[in-house]
Amino acid sequence: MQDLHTAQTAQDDIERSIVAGILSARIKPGTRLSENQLATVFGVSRTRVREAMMRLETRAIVHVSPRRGWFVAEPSAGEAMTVYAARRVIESGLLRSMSELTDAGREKLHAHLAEEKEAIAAGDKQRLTCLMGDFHIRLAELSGNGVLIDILRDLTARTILISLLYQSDFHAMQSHLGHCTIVAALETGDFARAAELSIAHLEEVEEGLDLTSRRDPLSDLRTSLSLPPAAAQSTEAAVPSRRNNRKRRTA
Amino acid sequence: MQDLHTAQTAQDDIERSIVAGILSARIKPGTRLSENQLATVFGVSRTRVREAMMRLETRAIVHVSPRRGWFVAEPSAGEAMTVYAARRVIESGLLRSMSELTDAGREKLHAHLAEEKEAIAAGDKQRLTCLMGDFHIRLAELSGNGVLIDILRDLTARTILISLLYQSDFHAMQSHLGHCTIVAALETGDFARAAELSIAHLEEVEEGLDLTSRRDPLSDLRTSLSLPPAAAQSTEAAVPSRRNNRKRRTA
DNA sequence: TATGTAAATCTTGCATACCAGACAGGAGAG
DNA sequence: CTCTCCTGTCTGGTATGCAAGATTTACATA
Repeated sequence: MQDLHTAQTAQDDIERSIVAGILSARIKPGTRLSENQLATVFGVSRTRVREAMMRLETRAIVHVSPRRGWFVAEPSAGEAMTVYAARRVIESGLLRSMSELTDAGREKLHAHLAEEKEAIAAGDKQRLTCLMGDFHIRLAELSGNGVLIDILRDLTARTILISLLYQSDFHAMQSHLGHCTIVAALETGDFARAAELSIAHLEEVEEGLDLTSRRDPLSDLRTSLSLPPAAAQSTEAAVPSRRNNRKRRTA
Repeated sequence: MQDLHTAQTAQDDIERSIVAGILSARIKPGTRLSENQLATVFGVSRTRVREAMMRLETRAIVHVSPRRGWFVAEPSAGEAMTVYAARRVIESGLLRSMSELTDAGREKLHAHLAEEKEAIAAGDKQRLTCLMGDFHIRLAELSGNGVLIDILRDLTARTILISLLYQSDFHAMQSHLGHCTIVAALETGDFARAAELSIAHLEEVEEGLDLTSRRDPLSDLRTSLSLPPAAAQSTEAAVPSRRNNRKRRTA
């Protein structure tokens, strides 16, 4: 919540800021989104914050626990699988439906792959999370279909939340290679193959998740205190207020 | 707006009622949705109506004209094409991704086709519009993927609005046959073929639209007065207040 | 020391009040 | 008779206020 009050907050900047924050992996799943705080930060009344939250809720990006607060979604394992399945359906359908790869499209894809490579070299994990999701938005943009782009953007946001929750180890290079093969198939004009590759890629990514074990609800606290799984320690630095120590309920 | 105040209006019944009204073709595109009227009808304050409208707006089912009012969406020709393209992508991807047709699924599809046949025999055009859209939701339900179901439900709602706007003549039997061939392909286990058929079917339906000529903005008034294209008459029954006579702006 | 209870403090939920823009209809001028 | 402008009335836009619920903390007690 620190650095998203940069813009001058026109109409629905609240909504966009939060989505942007999630897409860039700055906002973690389960983050509390206080109406009052957001209202203060964006210089509007709670009413408009509320409206933004409602809209985000219909996009399954945020959820409300009655009288408790708004929280960034924490997709369950079941939801995670559903989202990945949906993405496989849509992305493969998208690629298969393509009839040509324009020069501009090729250009953008290559530029993106270059960025990925760069981030891998730099080892910037947060940036990578963001880029790995962005790739699929780039694919959607190839179609030029605004409806599909919107849908995939939301699914990507949810995917990022899922990654942050369940991704034990981050096979960045593996994902990157997957993207490369998809682009390669597109360049040869073999869209059916690109579709198949995208399915395989998404399955691969999904398999990289640890959907069996529910995440430790206290893990963020533990990491804040910088201790691996147990034992106690004193200094807390990353916890600004006592409020963050709250146990979160998944219900 | 007459018969959607049946339910006892729990939390988001406003939203559901409107969507249901659209899915059943009772609510026409461009219908004005007054905050005050809805608030009265549902026995709540404008605040909650407003929230429902916001949610519907993010689903592209409703749109607001600043300081003028909320209206059921009237998709442009461009949007219409985009929506159909998106549906082709998603539905074909969905069918292609299937690995089996369960008995329960087969059962439901057949039941639906029977309903279609029945409605055709009865010549119930409104019911047909509803059923033609529902078929595709049934297909989505085969996947059991809640995310896809939601997406396709919204797209179907938009499709119905499009149909009401642009469908010059209603080739119900043609659509029905299309549905039958898709089901037949599914029954043989040839999901790739079903996918291709769904694309063809949707293209066929889209071609049945008249997307070139913008709909006459006065046509709803004319039909309300039950006169084909011109000349005047006196009694108006379906127009409760002068407000409804307003010319609507597409912007 | 551990535990149960109660009060305090936060949170959202909802309604209301007020503001400003847009349209319609009528009055007046040409 | 026609055109223009003005005003009344409706619309949504926004903020605020109050109420209800949940959680936490403090405190008393075993």
